[in-house]
Amino acid sequence: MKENATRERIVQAADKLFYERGYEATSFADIADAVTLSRGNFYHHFKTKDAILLAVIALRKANTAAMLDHWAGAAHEPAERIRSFIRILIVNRAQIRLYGCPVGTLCGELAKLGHPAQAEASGLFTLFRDWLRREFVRLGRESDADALAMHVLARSQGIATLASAFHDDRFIDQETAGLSAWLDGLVASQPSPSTHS
Amino acid sequence: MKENATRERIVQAADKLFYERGYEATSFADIADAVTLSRGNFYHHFKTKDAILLAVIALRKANTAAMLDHWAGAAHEPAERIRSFIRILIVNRAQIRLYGCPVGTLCGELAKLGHPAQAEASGLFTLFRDWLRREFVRLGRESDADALAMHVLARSQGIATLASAFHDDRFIDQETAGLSAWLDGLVASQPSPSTHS
DNA sequence: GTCTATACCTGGATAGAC
DNA sequence: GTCTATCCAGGTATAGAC
Repeated sequence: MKENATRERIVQAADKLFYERGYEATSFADIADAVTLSRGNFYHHFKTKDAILLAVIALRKANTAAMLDHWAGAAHEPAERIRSFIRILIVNRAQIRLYGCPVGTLCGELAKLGHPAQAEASGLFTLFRDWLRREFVRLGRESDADALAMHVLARSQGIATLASAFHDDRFIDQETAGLSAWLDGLVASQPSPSTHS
Repeated sequence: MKENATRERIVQAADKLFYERGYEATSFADIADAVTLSRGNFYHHFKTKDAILLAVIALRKANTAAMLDHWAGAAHEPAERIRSFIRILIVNRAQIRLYGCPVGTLCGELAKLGHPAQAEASGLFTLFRDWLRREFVRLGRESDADALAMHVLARSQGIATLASAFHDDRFIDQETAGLSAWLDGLVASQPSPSTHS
């Protein structure tokens, strides 16, 4: 049990550091320091750095799935659920301003490294994509639900990238408002959205 | 003169490597190998890695300015010029699919590293932003020209990020079409666009 | 202006005592 | 399960011969 607790502390510290500094720029020593653990002991829990990365991605997937479930529980209407997604940009604006989107920046870094965990990381996007697609289907957009989901994902990624590049979080409010308005227009144009879950 | 030629070859090789592998992941040895130069000789041209980064950013700025001038020369109508910007996503789709946008990914990496050249790098975005803003002003959108410029930039960044994460360039065609349609709608809603340059 | 050689450091990873 | 000590590869940077 104690073993699991230490392992979890390592993964959480790595999650934070990978987000704030990037995967490659984070050393074993950095993570070990963050959880006040010796470098040697570290290898008792994780053999390689790649193993830590996979554990971090798994943690993020679990957290993401829980968040999506929470949103679905908090709102029944598909448009309101999609708005929950858009709102994460605002809720996390302080972090995004500094480090961008955790998913987008990780995927970008792994792509350049040619890292084998690329597919695992983009699976994080897939969680959001599939969830959004389902809500667009419920909105009555069966035919283009996936394209709409990707559109929302892309817009949010662009917002995060520019907010970080310009260190400007007022821009986040501006653009999320535009994205919300786009969604309103979409809903208004739908004659009779299906409301069954 | 020979000195300048070697220097330029170094900067061009670094430009390519920083894009494809990232700044931190690219070593002096990588760049030296690419231009078949000894490591020692390398320092005759650049004292530090940061100096190379600044030279690469300066090169990109010059190339960007030349490209923007070219677009302005090739089309007079503001909407057509803005479409030239949107088209780079399609023209460079093979690269974007693999490595994302050179500007967005560099800014993202430098932000996480807390690198002093962050402002220099985001200046690349500013070149596009100011150029687009001017074209939106010419379209008659003085009041929100900057917001529109940032909107176009954000959309294109999102497209690049997701195309890279999913290694999907069909998505680029899909989303750029949507962005072009948005621009068409904007132009159509303008009663009398100013056409003086 | 170009090379070789090398100093110095950091980071990933292992061995083995406690 | 935790620690210290250590190895080795690779990266930045310098010195100095040619």
